[in-house]
Amino acid sequence: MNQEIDKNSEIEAIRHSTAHVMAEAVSSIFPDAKLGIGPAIENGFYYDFDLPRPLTPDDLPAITTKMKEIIKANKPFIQKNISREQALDLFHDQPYKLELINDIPDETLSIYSHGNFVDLCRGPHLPSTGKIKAFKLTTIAGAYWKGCEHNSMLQRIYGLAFPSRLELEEYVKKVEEAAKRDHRKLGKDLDLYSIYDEAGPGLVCWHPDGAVIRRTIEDFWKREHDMRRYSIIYTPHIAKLNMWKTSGHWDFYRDYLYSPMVIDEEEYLLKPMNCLYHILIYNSRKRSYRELPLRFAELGTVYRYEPSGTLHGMSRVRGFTQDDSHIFCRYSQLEKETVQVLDLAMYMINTFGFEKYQVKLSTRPEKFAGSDEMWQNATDTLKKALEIKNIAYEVDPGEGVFYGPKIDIKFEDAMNRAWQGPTIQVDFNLPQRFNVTYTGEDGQEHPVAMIHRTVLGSMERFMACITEHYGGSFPVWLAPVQVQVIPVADRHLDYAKKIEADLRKELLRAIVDTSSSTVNHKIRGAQMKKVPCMLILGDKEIAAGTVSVRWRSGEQDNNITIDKLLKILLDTVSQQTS
RNA sequence: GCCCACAUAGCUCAGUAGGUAGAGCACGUUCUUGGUAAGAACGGGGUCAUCAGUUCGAAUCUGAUUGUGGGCUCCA
Repeated sequence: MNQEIDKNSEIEAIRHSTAHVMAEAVSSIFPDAKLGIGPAIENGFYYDFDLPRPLTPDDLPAITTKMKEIIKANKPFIQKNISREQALDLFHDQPYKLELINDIPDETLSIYSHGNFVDLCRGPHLPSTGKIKAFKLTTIAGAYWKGCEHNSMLQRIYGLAFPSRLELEEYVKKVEEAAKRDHRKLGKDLDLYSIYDEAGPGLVCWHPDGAVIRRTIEDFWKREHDMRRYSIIYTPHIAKLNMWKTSGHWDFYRDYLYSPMVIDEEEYLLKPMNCLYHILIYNSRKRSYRELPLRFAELGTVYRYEPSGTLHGMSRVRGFTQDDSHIFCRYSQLEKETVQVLDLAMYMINTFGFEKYQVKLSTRPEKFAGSDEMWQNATDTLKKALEIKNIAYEVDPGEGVFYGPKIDIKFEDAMNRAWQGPTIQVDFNLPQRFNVTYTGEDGQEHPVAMIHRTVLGSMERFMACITEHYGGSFPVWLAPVQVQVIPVADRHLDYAKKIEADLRKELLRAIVDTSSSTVNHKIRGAQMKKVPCMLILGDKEIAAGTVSVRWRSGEQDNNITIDKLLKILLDTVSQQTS
């Protein structure tokens, strides 16, 4: 354990030291460079600079060369403690460093130098620059000073740094592997979806094969919700602006809303959320405590304005369909409902093969709706629910939304990248604004407890996620084409079509390759489309009345009967396995 | 939205001293009827993102716009 900590801090020192070396290299090329900060990060480091001209990728080789010289010179890193005045004097022409110094309360400040280069720094560092064994500058990017969009934009250079060349190469390979799984690339290769310049950025069109996957997920989702006594509803895409003024969305989320449209002299808004319609349905008549909890669920399509720079394939878009639900219950039922939502959430993400996840409980922020007591009770209830489900979680203090505490679940995909998954939010605000109540045993109206929750997030983002998670090799139950039927020659077409029909009768997605190419070529085509099951049918199979199977993995099951194949496939589909 | 880069055929990409576009794959036709990851020939297909400008002449140079990518910020 201690060794692990030592190793981590050593790697951190390597990365941080490399950042200093890069800062010296950049300073020597641009004597007027103003330095921002340069920390170690996962896999490497970055350093922010204010430079007289924009950097281009062509600048990186020169910086790299300079860095190699500095490393070769093997300059020792020397730490010194200096007084505040000395520091202010030392960095008098480095405005960003001065700002940092002024942010530090201590009277004694730590600096590190190697050769003539000095930086304000807590350390630790390597003994000398020569200890840096493997680094690679990767990208240049803009970054706001202190990460605040109102500050000036600095130029950031990102780099990788590892203890050895081998580890660096391994990491580079891993990044290449991730690029192969990028849902934008696979989305094109597998013909799953597209976004059109003509139509607008962030607006996704689902192609037939992508739509099959989505529909399969939706069917699964609906079945699960039916079983768990949710009521699935449908609501319109626009509603009067006034409704969003009442809810507070118009004030709080204006930046994310599209401009209102005028219909019959009345302003309407494209809906950014489904909750208000769900409240309308709840409020359509008086509700008794006897019918609670009411769980309204909808695959609801919403539209939000997202800044152009944040759009990303299918995972960050402007129109998307949430797997949304609003649960209306009594406060005494909150715990049980939360437990049930957690149960559903865990079941769904496990079904898609996600095993690792992190759970966060976000508590009251500075600005909030409701009372202290409501927050305290609801937060405790969420905690209790997590404990009942035996789910490890971290508390994220002050990170709750203004209207209530929430649970966020992030899960890791096959490449160990985290995706935002299920969220469960308690809402104190909307029930109050829309007077959402129920009649209790006492005949009095009581405020309802309202939970917003999604499990998959949005169909678009979830599709991006599973595409990358499976690397495009979707498990049989999700695969757009489950079986590619490959006749060896034209005379085997009739048999191939009969087999296709047998599979279709069982709702298996089978397609005959009727092209006149060779068997090899047909197999290659199916392999590239990542079709899980290929049937090769020729004279032998017709004579025996069987099929020969080539699985996507390359494994073979020759000469099996159609009944046996059906059983294998239908079992795989119903078990939702690969 | 901000910083930087990029934008050529459906896809992946060539095309630098500015002289009206090319490959592979895919697609179509024909030949081939093949046994587990590319059979062959021929063919169709591009106002080189859009709009201006410089020039006798622009895919190529300049500017603007749109879109995309990597970041920042943000987020389902």
